[in-house]
Amino acid sequence: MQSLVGTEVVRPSGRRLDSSDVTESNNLNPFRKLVKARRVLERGQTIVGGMGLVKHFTVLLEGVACFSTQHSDGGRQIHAFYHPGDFLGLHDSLFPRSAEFSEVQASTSCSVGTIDRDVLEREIERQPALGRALWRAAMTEASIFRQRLVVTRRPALERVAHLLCEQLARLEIDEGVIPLSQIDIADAAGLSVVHTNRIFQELRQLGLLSKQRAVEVVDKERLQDLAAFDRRYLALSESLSRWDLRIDG
Amino acid sequence: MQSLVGTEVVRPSGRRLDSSDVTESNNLNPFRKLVKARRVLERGQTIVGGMGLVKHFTVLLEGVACFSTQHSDGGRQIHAFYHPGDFLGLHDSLFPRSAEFSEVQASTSCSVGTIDRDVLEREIERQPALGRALWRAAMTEASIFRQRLVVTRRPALERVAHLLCEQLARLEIDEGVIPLSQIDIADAAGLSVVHTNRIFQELRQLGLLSKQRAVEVVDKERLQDLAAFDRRYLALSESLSRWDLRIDG
DNA sequence: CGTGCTGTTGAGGACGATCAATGACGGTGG
DNA sequence: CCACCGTCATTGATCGTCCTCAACAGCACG
Repeated sequence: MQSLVGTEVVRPSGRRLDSSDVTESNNLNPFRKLVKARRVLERGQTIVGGMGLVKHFTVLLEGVACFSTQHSDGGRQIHAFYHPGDFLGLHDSLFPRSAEFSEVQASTSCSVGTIDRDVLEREIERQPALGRALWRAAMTEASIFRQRLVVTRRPALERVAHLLCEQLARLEIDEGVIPLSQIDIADAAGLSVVHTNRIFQELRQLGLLSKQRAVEVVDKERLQDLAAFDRRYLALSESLSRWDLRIDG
Repeated sequence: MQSLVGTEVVRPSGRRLDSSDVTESNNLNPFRKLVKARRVLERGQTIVGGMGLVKHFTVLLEGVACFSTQHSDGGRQIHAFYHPGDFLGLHDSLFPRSAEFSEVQASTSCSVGTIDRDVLEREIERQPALGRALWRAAMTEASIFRQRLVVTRRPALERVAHLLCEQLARLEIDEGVIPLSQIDIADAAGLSVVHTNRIFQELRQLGLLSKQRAVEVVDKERLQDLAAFDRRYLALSESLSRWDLRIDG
């Protein structure tokens, strides 16, 4: 894979990895040539803040980012994680809402690219499939939201397990290190960091995670059983995308 | 308002109301002439079950319906309530996923109409604005999901208050009876019925709800304060009026 | 008048939050 | 190379919200 940026990317575990470590999603390819500016951000930095219509879209090239809103009590709620190839803040770009303070921030060091809105629109006109891909991405996001609603009712152990399964699925790996901190997992699962930690110990005791400091899945099968994970909600049928819609706003 | 069906609709409170009691949403109009069959259903009945691509869409004409999934433990999770003018199961129609068992069921007695899929698609071809309106509706649904994710982290009192605010907004009323049972509210808020009941008593004590058996809001302002409710996420007024929805055929 | 659904009340218990402190690890600067 | 520092992980103790079980009351309808 061709390196998109020259900078190293650092995992939260502290080990370094260069861009060749990151699996580039196929869906990134159609957009890559449209990417204009590139930026590198450190963990914690805001990538897309505020909301509303913007004149460009942002695509994640390397690393992991998260879509979060700040609670009034200071807590952070993570709605979804993004991986290379994902559009960042797509949902809000298409459908601005200014309820709470929401933002996309870097969970690991990441590099992002931007695509001008009008460039993208022109390209979509030439290649309707691009537009479909965008819509599909937005709806996948919605599907993830809804799934989280279901999972949130379940006890913490299954909740965390499900979250990990989702990450495995989206990273397209069968086992190995998930480049997230327990803090991120906690904020995404809606649990305190302390309790999340105890859940992790339980998962390790069950032989589903390694004893390493990093979040490392060793037994994907049993993890999925525990979480009652059904990856189908991530893969949306293309059926209805036949209603090509222009991104007009 | 012209009555669409001849049958009476019964509120859960037991009081009868005919269709003239129900405010028909404006957004129903563009689709109305496409409606073919009409059905009347009682509380608890399944309106749209299972999932996948169907050959027709269902529109709610009267009453309140809810979009729910069944939990393995028997519990029910309500994702959203539908009101007259809403498409039922739109999200799943457009993007079939077969994770858990999801369905749309009647929360009160309702009447629904159906629109043939190919009729709708033809009409959309003639009036692209209709298609945009549909997408918009699907995204509003997604926005409601996401908002619920945020609200779910808050304590039960605010959670229930927020839910009530949302219903007021969607019913487009400033106060009065919300045609839902405490059971429905509980399943939507993710709380036990018992605890929900105690929350209701608290809300009544605070003077936000009436002491009636029915769910009746008396002080919308303070309720919204308590819930930190910001209706913008519903994208109500703008959403559909922003596109020209008129059909001149 | 029963029958059924919804709402109400009480008691006990579990899950997870919070507070507080310590340990582990890598990065940084002397 | 070592000492310091920040972030993340871990542990113990306590507390509160909310769940569960169980029973009963109110209301609508047959």
